[in-house]
Amino acid sequence: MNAPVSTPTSAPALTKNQSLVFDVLDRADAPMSAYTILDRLRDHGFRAPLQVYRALDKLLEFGMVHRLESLNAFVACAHPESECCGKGHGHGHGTVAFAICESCGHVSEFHDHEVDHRLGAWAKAKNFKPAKTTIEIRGLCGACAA
Amino acid sequence: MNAPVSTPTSAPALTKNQSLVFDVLDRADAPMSAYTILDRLRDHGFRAPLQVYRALDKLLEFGMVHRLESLNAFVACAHPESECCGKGHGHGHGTVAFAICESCGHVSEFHDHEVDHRLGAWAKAKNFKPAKTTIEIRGLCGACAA
DNA sequence: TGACACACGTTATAGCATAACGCAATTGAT
DNA sequence: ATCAATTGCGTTATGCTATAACGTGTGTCA
Repeated sequence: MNAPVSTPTSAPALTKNQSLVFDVLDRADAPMSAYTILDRLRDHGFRAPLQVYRALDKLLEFGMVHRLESLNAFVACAHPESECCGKGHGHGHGTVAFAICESCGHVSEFHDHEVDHRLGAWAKAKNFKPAKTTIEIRGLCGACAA
Repeated sequence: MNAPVSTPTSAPALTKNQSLVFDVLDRADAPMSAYTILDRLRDHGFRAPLQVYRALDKLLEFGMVHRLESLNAFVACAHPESECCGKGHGHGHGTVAFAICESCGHVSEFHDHEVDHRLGAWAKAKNFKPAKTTIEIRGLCGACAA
């Protein structure tokens, strides 16, 4: 009873723990730390951080969740449709950038092809082989800056 | 005997602890965590993490050191000349990007005006007020990828 | 049916960062 | 001169983030 359960919907089938973690992130309106997720899931039988981290690892691998490095926290991917952001099947739309409001916590996810292109060009020129690129802008969102 | 000591050279005078921490980072050829720095400075009287973090806070403020968010580690700024990277006096050359080799640990610091421009344009369009931007590319440097 | 892969659960530990206290030294206004 | 404000320092304790190492159960497939 531990294997992934196939669903009628999108990409890879999630296990119970993976679904629970994803649902928590998907309902949240701000990034959550692994330990905050853990606390939200105590009622569902979660007892230890590893249960969360293991689910997060898979969700990251599937491209359904992003890690915000500057926050040590996680968000559900903002483009649930179409297998999202690149890692999943090799396609997707390149590196994703995040704008993080330090007041309300809201995160906007966006992509800029030209930025990708410039960073890629630098890498090529330097013979650097990129594996993962992080772009995070911290500041104040329109609503909070007003 | 705790105040900054003026030096004939560059920007803001550093206190003893700040100098010690900066020197360790400056001599390192890879990013260092605060605790690694602490261990390196035990012989100089450092006993607690806060001594390191407090020095790092100031060095970050002066723009002499960068924090690598994806590593929870620190590097000396690669452009020691000309007050470096933006924070110090308000000028500098915008957001700095880092290419981090996951094999040898080497970090390259660079700047791309067009990337700045594109991210700035997105922010402007969305009414987002950027405070600090992080760009980190993890991968393999030319030497290690060969 | 046995080797394998994978998800899971648990305990323990490692690694990163800050809160809260009090003291010492410098600055600068009065 | 002297007092208040500021800043750096040292110490202890604590909190948050992440992984190591072990063992169990289950489904797959040769």
